[in-house]
Amino acid sequence: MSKQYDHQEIERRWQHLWREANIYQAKEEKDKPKAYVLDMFPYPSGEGLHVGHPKGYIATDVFSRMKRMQGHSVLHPMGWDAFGLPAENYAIKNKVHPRVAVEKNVARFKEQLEGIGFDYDWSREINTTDPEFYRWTQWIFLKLFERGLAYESHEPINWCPSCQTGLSNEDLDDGKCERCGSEVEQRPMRQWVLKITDYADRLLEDLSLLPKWQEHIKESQKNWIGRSEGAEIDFPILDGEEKVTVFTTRPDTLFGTTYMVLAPEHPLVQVLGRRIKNTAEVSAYLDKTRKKTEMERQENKEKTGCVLEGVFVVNPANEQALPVYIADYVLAHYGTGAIMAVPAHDERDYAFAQKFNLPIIPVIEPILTQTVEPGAYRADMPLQDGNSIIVAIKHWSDEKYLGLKWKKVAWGTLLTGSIDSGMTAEETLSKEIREETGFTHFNIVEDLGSVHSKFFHVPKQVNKFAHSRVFVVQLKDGTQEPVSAEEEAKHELHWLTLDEMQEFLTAASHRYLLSVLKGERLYVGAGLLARSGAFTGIDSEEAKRAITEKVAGRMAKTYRLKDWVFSRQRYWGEPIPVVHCPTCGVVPVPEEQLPVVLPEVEHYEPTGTGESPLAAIESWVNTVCPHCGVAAKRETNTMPQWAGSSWYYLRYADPKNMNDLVGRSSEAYWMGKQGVDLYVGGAEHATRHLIYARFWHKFLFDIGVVTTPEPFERLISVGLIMAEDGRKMSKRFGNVINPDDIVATYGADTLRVYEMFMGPFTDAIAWNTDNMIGSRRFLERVWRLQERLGTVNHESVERELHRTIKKVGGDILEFKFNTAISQMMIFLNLAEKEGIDNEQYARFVQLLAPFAPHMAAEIWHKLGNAKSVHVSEWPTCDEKKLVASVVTLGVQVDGKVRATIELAPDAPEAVARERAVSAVAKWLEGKEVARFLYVPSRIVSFVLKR
RNA sequence: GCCGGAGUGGCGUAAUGGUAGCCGCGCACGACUCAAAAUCGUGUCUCGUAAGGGGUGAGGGUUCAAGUCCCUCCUCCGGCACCA
Repeated sequence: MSKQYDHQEIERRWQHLWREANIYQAKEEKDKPKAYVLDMFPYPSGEGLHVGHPKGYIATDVFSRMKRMQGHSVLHPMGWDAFGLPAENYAIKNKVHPRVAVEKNVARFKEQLEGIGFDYDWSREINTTDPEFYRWTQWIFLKLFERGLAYESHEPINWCPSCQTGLSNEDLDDGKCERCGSEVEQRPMRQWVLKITDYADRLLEDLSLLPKWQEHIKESQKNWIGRSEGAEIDFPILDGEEKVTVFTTRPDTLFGTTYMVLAPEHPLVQVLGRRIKNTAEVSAYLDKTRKKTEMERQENKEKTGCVLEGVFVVNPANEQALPVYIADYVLAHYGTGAIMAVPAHDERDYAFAQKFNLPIIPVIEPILTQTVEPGAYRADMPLQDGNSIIVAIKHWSDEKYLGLKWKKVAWGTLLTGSIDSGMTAEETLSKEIREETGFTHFNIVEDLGSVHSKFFHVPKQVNKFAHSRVFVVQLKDGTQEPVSAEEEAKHELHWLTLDEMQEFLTAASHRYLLSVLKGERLYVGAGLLARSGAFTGIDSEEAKRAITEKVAGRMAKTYRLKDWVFSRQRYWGEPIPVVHCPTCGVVPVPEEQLPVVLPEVEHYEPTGTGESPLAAIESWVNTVCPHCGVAAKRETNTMPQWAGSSWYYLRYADPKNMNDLVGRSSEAYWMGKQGVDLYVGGAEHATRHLIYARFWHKFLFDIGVVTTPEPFERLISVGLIMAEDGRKMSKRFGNVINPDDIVATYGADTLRVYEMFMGPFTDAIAWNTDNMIGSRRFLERVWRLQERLGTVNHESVERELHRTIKKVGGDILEFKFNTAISQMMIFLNLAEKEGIDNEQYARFVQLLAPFAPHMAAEIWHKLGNAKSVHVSEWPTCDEKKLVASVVTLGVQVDGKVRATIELAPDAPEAVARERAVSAVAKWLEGKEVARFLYVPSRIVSFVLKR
């Protein structure tokens, strides 16, 4: 009789044995395929782990354990990301040195992780704050500097007044400091910046090399990089030497430019100083915008601005002089900080033009495509061009328009008609109104230009590209002549208000006209050019390049992504390895002098002066120039938290190498052709860590350190575990569940199985201790099965076991752990019912081993195996054994399942039909079968004649 | 506003276009027990006594057959957003 399942004893013992036997050590075995399985290494905070943290680690653990059993050489390492603000702020608050705090927190994290039974190779443990590690972080910086990719800048940057340091754009959350929530200020200061924008195109385009990344992560990165393609166009200043360059994505609308706007910070505003006549007004506006924070500018979208009196620019397309405004809806740090305003085709310019009473000149005639039936445009059919008119006929006294309801097709339209050759639009209009409506007294009150529409003309059965002149006509009175019978048969007439029209009109082009009738003169889509000189009539897409060339502009790209502000005015980070020499300027520290070790200090609180606390340590700051030998000062800024994590995964491949960041052969072995095989972590890193790491990796690729274009072949983000109350787990809410308590009470194996069984891995799901007990019960039943092992190998059990082998193996690869466990439960249910022999049990325990490694090790051992289950060979599935001798399938009559029958999986159709007919005889009685379908092992279906 | 993802029992969820609700939780009843817990068994979408009907966010469509494919719309989650 086996003992009761004592998880504490079993787990403690096996964790000890694993450590002793060193079974998880990663080895470069050339004859085996490698599997580099990586977790995003944790930031060891003072709070310790909660049950949400290990979820991703458990998943990689399950994955790596299976890979090992399947004969892979596995690298599954762990380490600590321990530089940066959180650790430093924690240290300041608790009045301990950051180094001491980090040591303590790491010890605590490691103890917690060890209790969960992970297969980490601790001999490869790394820590970003270890000088032997960060010498290479500094080395990468030197290489970046050498290539001109690290530079000093004095531009205004985000400054957090509470953390007292500059921050990168990536460190902001909604315009606030991501760490402490303080409103950030723009502050000019000396800083180090990395030229990530040089890599923007590759970072964007190489996303296509990552088919195994989740779509939403790639989308986030695309949005973050925010490339937009357009043109730069120069506008000379009237009677001046200067010119203003604008960036626009719509050079095709150049002829519609009616004014220009400069960002208030645009340098030209100062340059033009003397020529501006309304100086007082302008400086008042500049003052006002300067006081607004970035947040206020974003929140308050009401347009403000101020004209620069006496300053005009010349539109290079048509030589027209245009007024120049400054307005804060134009941002200094995007594009060129200046825009050509085309109010007819840009929402913001439109709003500004309305407010400041500026002209609106439409130069794009919309092309509208009918997408819904009836009359949806058929992309596969030839298009027939035609000229026509569309007329909105206004009632002589009511605020109503005439709608035509078509009789042969479900269309609601305004009055339309083709323009026959030799006729003008106006003549056609008169003719059509008389013929189709009978009204005789009317005036044309407005000419709304043209629209172009692609649709399928149902009555005529042709795919049309209609070019329509659009008019508004008002009837003088209701005088009406009779309409011909032929016309009468086509449609009926309805007087409708604009709101009723909204419901009534079915044609896309007519619905668009409704907004025009309501006074909206804004169109932002594509179309054909109008009022554009030689370009009139061509397609807007085509016109972009043509117009840009004509005015000697340049096709250009702009990015939302900014260069990476890389210096922090704080103590706890990697010192930036350069020296400031009075004669040589900025001199990099020679490689052989690395690492530049962070000195011990008494006071490491931030100074707030834009200098880091390092500046106060004279013995450290004062040095000699490596170049000329005169007295010089060290750089006192440190690197941001994200530095170490941008390359750490490479160090695991060769953590003890004293000569290189990573040795060539180790890099080649572990990174292989596609990099890290599997990378798992939080989705919150989509736009920071994962962009930075890809950037550094590409740089290291360029200088020959790594051989893969991308670092991570497959990326999966963990779904959060919420607290039982559905909120985020947080000390603040007092709803944190500590894994130590779960491990002590229910066992690490239960925690592991439950976290994998909760639901789909990438979904956010609330913790539920009741549900977890189901996982504990499952393990207890597996445990008790030891006592009930028989000698008979049942066919049904064997078949289910093979199914389970297949399902578990496949599901682990696809990260569908919940269904893998579900299948093991199904197998267990059957095994308990039918009975199971030793050998079947052993194979089942192997499948369980990645999920519940301690219990599996114990049972495997008790079954008499000397070698650990975790280095045993993964069971194989025999496809032939998956097939059952009979299958149950449903019998449908007219789509409804009326009975089920049992059949051999390969039963011939005649047999199936005979069996099915008798099963559903009741439903077939007196009916004739129109169609019979039989899909073996799936369905039998009768379709009755009616 | 643009882009991405998702809506299924009381709950977490499952379903290569082929018997919707597998597996688990909870609940009900039963067995064991003096009793309870634990364990085991049976049941558990919904209306209906039943036969049968309805049912996967809403409405349409394709199909012999739709949770799954297509169209329109609603709701929720995530990214970007005065980005020219």
